Amino acid sequence: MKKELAKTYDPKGLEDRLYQKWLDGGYFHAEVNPDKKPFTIVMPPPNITGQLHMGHALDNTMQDILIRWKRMQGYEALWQPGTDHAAIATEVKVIDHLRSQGIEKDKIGREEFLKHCWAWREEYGTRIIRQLQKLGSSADWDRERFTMDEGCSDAVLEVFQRLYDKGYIYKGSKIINWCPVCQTTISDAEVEHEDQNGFFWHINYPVVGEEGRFVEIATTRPETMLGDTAVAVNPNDERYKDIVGKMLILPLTDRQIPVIADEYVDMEFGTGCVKITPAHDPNDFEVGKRHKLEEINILNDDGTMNDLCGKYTGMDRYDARKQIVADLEELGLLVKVVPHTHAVGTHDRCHTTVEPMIKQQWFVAMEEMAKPAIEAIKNGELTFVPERFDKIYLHWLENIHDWCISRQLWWGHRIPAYTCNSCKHVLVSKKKPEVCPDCGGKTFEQDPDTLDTWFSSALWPFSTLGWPEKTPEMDYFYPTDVLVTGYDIIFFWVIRMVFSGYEQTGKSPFHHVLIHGLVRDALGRKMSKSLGNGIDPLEIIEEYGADALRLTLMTGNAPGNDMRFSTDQVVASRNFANKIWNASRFIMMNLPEGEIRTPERDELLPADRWILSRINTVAKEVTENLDRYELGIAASKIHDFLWDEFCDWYIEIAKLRFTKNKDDASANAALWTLRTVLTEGLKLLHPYMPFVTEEIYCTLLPEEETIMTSAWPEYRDDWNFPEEEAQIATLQSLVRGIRNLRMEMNVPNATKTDLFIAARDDEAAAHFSAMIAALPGIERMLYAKEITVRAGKEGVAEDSATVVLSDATAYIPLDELVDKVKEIARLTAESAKMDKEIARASGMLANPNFVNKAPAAKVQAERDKLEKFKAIKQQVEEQLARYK
RNA sequence: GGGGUGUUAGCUCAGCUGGGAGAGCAUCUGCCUUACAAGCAGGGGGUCACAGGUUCGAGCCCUGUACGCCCCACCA
Repeated sequence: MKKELAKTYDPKGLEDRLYQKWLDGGYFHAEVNPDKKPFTIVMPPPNITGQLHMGHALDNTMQDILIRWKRMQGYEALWQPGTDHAAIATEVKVIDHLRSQGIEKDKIGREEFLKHCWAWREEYGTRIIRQLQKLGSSADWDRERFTMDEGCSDAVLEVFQRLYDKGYIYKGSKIINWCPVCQTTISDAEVEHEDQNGFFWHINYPVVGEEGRFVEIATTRPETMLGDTAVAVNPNDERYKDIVGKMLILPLTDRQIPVIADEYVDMEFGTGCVKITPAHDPNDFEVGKRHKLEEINILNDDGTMNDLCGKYTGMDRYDARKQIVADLEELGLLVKVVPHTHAVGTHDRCHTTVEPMIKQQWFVAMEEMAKPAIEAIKNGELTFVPERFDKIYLHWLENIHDWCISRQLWWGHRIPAYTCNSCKHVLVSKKKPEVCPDCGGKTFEQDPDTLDTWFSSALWPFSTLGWPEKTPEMDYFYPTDVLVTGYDIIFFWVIRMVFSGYEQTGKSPFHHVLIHGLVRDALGRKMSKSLGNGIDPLEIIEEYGADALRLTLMTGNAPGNDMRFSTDQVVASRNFANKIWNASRFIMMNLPEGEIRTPERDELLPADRWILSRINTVAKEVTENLDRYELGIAASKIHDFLWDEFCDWYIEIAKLRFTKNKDDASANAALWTLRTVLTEGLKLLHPYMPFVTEEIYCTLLPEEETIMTSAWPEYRDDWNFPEEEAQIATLQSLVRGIRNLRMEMNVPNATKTDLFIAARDDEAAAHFSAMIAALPGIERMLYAKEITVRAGKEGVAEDSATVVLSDATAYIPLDELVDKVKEIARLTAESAKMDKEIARASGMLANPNFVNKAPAAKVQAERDKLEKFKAIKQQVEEQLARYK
């Protein structure tokens, strides 16, 4: 029974239905299969707090295209999905949520709070997955994982233990980044530097015992002076040589601090005297270590001044700053205030100014682990697409600091470190220890902190495959093939996966990293909640379909570059889907009820051979493009082929052969070719537009279950027809020429004319005759009543318009419609154009350097062109002579 | 301060290893030609930011300049 497509293309109706069909069919599922080669992508796990945004849509579309393509190529293609617990992001959301119900985190306690977090995960963890499914993502949902599920948590504990035993994880008191609002440490990667307009406050510190003598320091943060433990000058600074070693009175306190000499001080900058606050500045911390200075913490965790701050105790850091400046001014110690912009570190999540503080935290030593990750790029085991991201990656790794991994949060993997209650010995262990090896104590207190959320995502490529267990999946699917992600996440995630992969598995977790840019709004702005300029992918899908959204995201932008999103493009993509829909509908309307006979090779007419040859080439090129991750180029090639060549030319030519008679060999060949090329074209398009292609494919070939598992088109020698490609190119020139003429002369479509083709010689005449004969019904496309082909111009009507081809001139007798003056002008212009072309080509060929140095093929191509232009020129001139 | 990247048609952007400038949208003209007006046919529109250099040949490679954006960074 012949199936039919709905009359109009309506993505809304079919996408959900087809997605369910795919789920039911288990097509997304991958299994260890020794008979096939594996191809693996791990999905960057979206946060359980997340809502699908354009970034997800782009990222997942790219992965889905690669996975669908490889699956069709016969790989066992695993797209490993899952979600991320997103420690701080989720904790903040849950806190807000609870607060709206009048519940405070601290009041309910850790266990109760975690229950709420898990409830949150239950409620929202699947939301983002459902949204990814709307996009058509063919991930193996049977294998969906969560960074805090049992297996992933085990991997986290295992890695922690291993790194601790190796000495790579250590607890230490160092200066870290503290977010006073989130009340937790954050890693260097989470600090964003923002240029802020501030001031340079110049302050006089009196020299002890020298009445009236001061040292003038300049600071952007006067409030930190309460924690000063020295003032530093450069040892080579002549201005201050005599003062090094002397003591200063620290204003507003009862302390005295020394003047020290340290190379760190830049003589050119500020006054050349720097106040040193080891507890609140990373540089000062280092200086302090060198000079064994006291570290005085002056801040509480919430950013207020602590009880060492005298009258300022309890004040917010910024209020204290104002008050201190006012007090200094009153004391006459404020020299001047100079406007100054400087970079301020802020927390990337809440944009609070980060406070450097000294705290006991857990760190991962990075130096050794960075080495193989650096080497991986240099020896090509790991490559970025585009390559330029190598530099960003290397620069970060080569300047890496130890990674602060402990967070003062509750939602996350709790640090597996246990302190013996009797002897205070610290044990690191995956399970709570039972007996203290030192003192035999039996009670332990687990470290209250949790791990940076990226600690678990760093293990994602192998923890999801069952590591640390030895699973068949690990053997088969790991290392994964390609990681797809945005450039904004290289530091957070990509780097950490790579060094974790090398450290734990001895291998890079993936071979390639395909980097994409940000999706911006139509004005080029970053889409953000606060700006309210975000475009919701789900709304776009609702209105135009996921296929249209996917194609839009894949076209018109280069790898790694940001793109602007505009609905105009989506409309264009939707129109393309519609075009394919209608073309398919037309083809199906004309297909016979029964089987189509596969035509013998010699039954294929030039047009059939041409389009087969073309799709053959396109399939080859598209595959090459995909191999190089050039998804956008591949997309436009498929688009252009299907629309401009298949629809606009082949269908038009082919339909002339079966409009009257569907039973002859020519009609059969046309219909077979239509169906064949459409089928292959749908396959090429399928990774980009999975839904519309599936619907058409299964309607066209009712015995087929799905296009998803059909074979990807491969280049085949028996579909290579260069001669027919040239023939159809000639036909296209002729048709275009005639259309132009008629347009210029306002000839109505209904007016048919005779057409004389005056070939250059007998050979060319024979060639044209054969071509016309092999294009049954072509006269309709040429608006011709009758077509005459002969060598030479004998018998051609005087009042004819002409289309000049390289080895023939087509004459269209239009009688009174022909305006000779206009025709002469047109031909004169054509002649002049040819003169230019001839001059260019012959100029090149006259250049011995070109002829000798350029590749032979290029030289030959120029010669061919020159010959062609000369032929056209000659015929144009002949025609002009006839008119005159 | 260092690095990256962009400047191509009115707009948004492609242009894969250097070999006669492209797409979509917009615009203009003519078409409801029974698959498609979400369409068909045709047209106009670009000294590829600027200045040098390499090359037989440069939008593409090199150097510099201007403007824009991004990332990194311990001049307080």
